[in-house]
Amino acid sequence: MSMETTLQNALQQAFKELFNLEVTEVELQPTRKEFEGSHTFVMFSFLKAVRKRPDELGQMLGDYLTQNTNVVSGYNVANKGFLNISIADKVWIDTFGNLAQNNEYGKLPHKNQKVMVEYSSPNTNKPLHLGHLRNNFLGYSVAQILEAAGYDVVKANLVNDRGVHICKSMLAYQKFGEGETPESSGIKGDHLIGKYYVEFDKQMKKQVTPIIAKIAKNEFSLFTDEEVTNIRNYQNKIAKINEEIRNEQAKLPALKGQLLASFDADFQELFTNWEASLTYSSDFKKYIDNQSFTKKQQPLIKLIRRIIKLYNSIAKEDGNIKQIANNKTPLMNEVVEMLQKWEAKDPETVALWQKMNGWVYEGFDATYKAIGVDFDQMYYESETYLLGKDIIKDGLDKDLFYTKPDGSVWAKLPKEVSDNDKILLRSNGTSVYMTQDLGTADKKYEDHAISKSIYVIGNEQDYHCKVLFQILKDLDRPYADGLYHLSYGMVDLPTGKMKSREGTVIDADDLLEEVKETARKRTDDLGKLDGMSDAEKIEIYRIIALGALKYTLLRVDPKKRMLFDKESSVDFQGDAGPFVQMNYVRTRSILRKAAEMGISTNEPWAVSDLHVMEKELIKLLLQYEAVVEEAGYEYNPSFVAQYAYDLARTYSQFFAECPILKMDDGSAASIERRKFRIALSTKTGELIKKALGLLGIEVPERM
RNA sequence: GGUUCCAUAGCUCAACUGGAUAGAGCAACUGCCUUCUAAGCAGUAGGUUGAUGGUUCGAGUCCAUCUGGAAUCACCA
Repeated sequence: MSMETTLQNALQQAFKELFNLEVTEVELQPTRKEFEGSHTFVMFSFLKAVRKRPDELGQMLGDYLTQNTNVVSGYNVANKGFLNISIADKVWIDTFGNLAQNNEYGKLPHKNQKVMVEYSSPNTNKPLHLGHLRNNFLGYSVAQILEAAGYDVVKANLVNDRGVHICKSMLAYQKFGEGETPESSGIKGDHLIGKYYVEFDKQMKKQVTPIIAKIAKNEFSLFTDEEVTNIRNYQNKIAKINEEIRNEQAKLPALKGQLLASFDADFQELFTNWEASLTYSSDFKKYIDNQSFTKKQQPLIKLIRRIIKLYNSIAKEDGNIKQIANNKTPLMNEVVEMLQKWEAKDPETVALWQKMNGWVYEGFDATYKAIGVDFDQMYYESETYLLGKDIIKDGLDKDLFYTKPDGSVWAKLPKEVSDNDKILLRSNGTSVYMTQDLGTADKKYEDHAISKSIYVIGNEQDYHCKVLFQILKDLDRPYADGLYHLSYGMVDLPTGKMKSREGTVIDADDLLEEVKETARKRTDDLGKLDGMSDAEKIEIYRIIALGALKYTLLRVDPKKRMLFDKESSVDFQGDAGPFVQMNYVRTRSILRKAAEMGISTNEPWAVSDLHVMEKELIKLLLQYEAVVEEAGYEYNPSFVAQYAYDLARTYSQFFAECPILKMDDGSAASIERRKFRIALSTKTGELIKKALGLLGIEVPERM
């Protein structure tokens, strides 16, 4: 029985014997550092029931624990309600003794449940970027954690290898590629395809300009009636916004005259530039966001913000119009044609598609290998996009779906989920993304009989997943209750959101190379790898670089959006991957040195008291399984990252304060202490390695 | 406009689900390498948890309103 359950049971017993009170749940929390003790029982909620003052109840419970258990060595009552309990050193030592011999520690009992983690799920029209890295690291880590928590895990990847976006790259390649290949160009396959995707966008922009000009002149001959109404709607919105802008701008001169002088020179310059052009200015906006202002200055700031926001809204509406115009370009027509050919299995189109996808897969495989993630099951949308049509019939039979007069099929959705029903079959009989996902969900279950299915998808698809899960639930799918959307936040850059069109995307391959280079420089500066072969060194740079990168992306709560600054985010110091790795390396170094000195590293010890840092270490070591369980339950690797860091930091303090090998002063006690500390180091190293392993981070033997 | 999420130290993030004096790292400043790896250790400084009310023994956490930010709401994928 663990210390914790011993205490909990004893406390329940105490309430029963002393007050005849049945207490169902006793929660203990770690004692804060500034107080004596390790476990704290919060008594507030029980004070009324037993009609005691905190110090009285504390004393009664404390005495009871001391007398009726053999683990408690003392207690104190603090801040009128906190009972801090101290555990005897001997108990800590014995518990660690058991732990040290348990090689299975950290592997939780088998749960006999199969769970699928779908992650990565890339498009085959451009290379992986920073956002994908967060996804991949998260998915892989969650899979490792669930496995440690006792599940059977299937790692799945659903590749989006068909559709309009793929045809864009294909068409551009066909037109401008001149037979270029990854071999002939020396460009990695996925990057080569990405190049043509960008090229398509460029060419289409050229074609769309005259169409936009026509719209501006109210020439609508190209468009259907419906499109014209939509465009008119957008134009009306823009007109309204413009009017608002005029209203707001009218207030500008007065405020400016009153307040501008109170701002610093930088601001005044930016303001003047902005006022002269009066458009959306991301520079100015960023400056304002990062600056603090006095209460007096706020009115002007608020007005500026308002105007900038309005310009931003115009840009959005403009984008909508552009979207419609895009579809009228000759290039887009060709794309649609190509997609139809592909769906009709036209040999030439399919051959091109296969060739280009092949290049992308080679590229992806290289990246996956480089970042250390893998999959047990690949799904391809080209094979799954027709799935889900059987479900339509099922839904119609169950009266969950209905058909509109034009032939389109819709799913009814409850008000809590969505105000609108969801279309599943277009009036022309083709299916949409949702239909396909429904079918794929069935397929996953048929293939693997999974009881849980985790979708690692960005939070911009919250709505999509909510609707998907609701429909599956309504359809009474047996796996419906096990569906979970692991919704993670976007990765922001200091310059704002990543946008491929503005060239602000951080490419995964490039980033990895840069981090490796940083790792190389730092490592070489420290000079600890002198005398190793180049191959050995490169391997260590790789491990450190990936450790740094994965740790920065995983230490943050997945649900939250996070900021990634290339210059400063990938830390090597402090709360960072390499710091944790370094402490593993220290434990290994201790063992190596011990062997050199001819000291056996695997012997029983006899110590009877503990140094503070020894006790802190043992406390942490005992928490590992609970952390795995919790991280698995919440699908949250950041708990593991936090734990790994705590363990490393505690070891680092222990390492600085407590001599290990130098312990020996010839006395028997010192030799026992040395054996004990070596065992502590060994176990700590083991658990650091395991914890980092759950994050997909490797450890070097030296660094 | 509707819905959902977010706001904590100069910066990046925590806070065991309502508990004690809100904690780490980075950046700044002070010490510590002739002894087990200094990518380190010890210390100083840094906070009206966006604002205002409320709920109670107790609120960063729950509720209401406001301010600011993000995502989403397609016969796109």
